[in-house]
Amino acid sequence: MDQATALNLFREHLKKYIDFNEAEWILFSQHLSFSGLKKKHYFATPEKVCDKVGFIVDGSVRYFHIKDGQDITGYFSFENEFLSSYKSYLTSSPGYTYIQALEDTNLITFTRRDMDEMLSNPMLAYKMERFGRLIAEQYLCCYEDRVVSFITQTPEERYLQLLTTGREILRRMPQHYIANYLGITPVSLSRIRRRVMETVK
Amino acid sequence: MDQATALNLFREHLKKYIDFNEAEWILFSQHLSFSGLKKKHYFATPEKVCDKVGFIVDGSVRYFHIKDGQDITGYFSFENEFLSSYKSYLTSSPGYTYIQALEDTNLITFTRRDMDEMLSNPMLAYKMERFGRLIAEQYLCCYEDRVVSFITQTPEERYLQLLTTGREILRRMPQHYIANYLGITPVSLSRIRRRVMETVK
DNA sequence: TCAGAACGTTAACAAAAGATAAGAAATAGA
DNA sequence: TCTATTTCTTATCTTTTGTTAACGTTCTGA
Repeated sequence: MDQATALNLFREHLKKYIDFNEAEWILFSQHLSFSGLKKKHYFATPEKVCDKVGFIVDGSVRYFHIKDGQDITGYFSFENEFLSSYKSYLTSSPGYTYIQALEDTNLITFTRRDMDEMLSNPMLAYKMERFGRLIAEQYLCCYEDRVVSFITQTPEERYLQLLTTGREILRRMPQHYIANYLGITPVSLSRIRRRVMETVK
Repeated sequence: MDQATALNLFREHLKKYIDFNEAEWILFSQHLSFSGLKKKHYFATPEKVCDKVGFIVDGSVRYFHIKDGQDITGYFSFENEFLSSYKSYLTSSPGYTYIQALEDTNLITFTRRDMDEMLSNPMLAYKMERFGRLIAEQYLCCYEDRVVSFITQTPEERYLQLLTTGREILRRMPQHYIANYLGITPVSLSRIRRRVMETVK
């Protein structure tokens, strides 16, 4: 995957949100970087502020936290999705999230500084505000669903829902990561799976 | 509380996000409505699309869901906070959230249609995009914290954290609502409280 | 003011989840 | 290919939560 291809993929994806004209795209793309992240390397760690947002051209990452020495997976991102320790990025304060490549991953990134510059540039400001709004709103919807599921559903129900809506996660992620994502331990998920299997029989 | 006072409070609050000049404020405020919501009345119900966003000038509301005939509280909003069944508003699709006034509440509201008109009005578009972005980003941060707490903390730990960060909720909300908010049953919260009390002794 | 509703605690029991450990199977990497 | 690691399951035991019901208290609305 070369940089030009990656940029084209990114530009294509952005059409869902924003329609840049040529002049705008040139300005915008000057602030973009193309970078690779080797498997098991980190996009963000809690020690420092996450000062950038990435777009996954190719590959996948997981978000996790460390609690009492234990690694707890909270989320995943795949191709054609953005990634960031979002709160850390927005507030410019250290987060509590590790973001790690699960395979060799190619990214388009821009820093908070880039974004601030674009937001201050009259040629881009309007579209970047809109871009930021639409991205934030989209993630807000995901988060809303997730919070509601923790409040109204049992772990088993969350797993059953994942079976219908989470194909990508189920297909590509090891089960103990999925367990954490559902808010339970791997052992517990294994039991739930057996219960579900026996019910289906 | 009269309309002029409410509008001034709202304008004051908005300064945290946006600085409107006089002309802009006149245009913007034309799209605002002032309304009262009597205790126990609904701001939103799942049967229909939530087509508006409100700002609480005075009062409080709770968000809840109904599952198997049971009412499960998911969130609260107080004075100087926005309220909406956000995903329903953003996607113009029916939600699964009831929003109910816990006391007589005064609101400033604007509809999705109002917002769309403002976003299409060149005189306001830029500031409204920015406004929408900043609001969405702020709520995103809250949601991120909430999701992380469900994944990394036990119910007891979530309660202990609420003791330090959730004064307003603890002071004003009945305990069975708080229990749902923490993802557990009222009976379980009562037990946790006893455990915590005995540990402190 | 007064009856009914809402609220918080407790008890008893069932169901589920956490912790730990062991073992089998799959996978990765040298 | 072969070994070490990761992954998943299962078992056992402990802890926690859910469920239901009862009881006293506090609120609330007519």
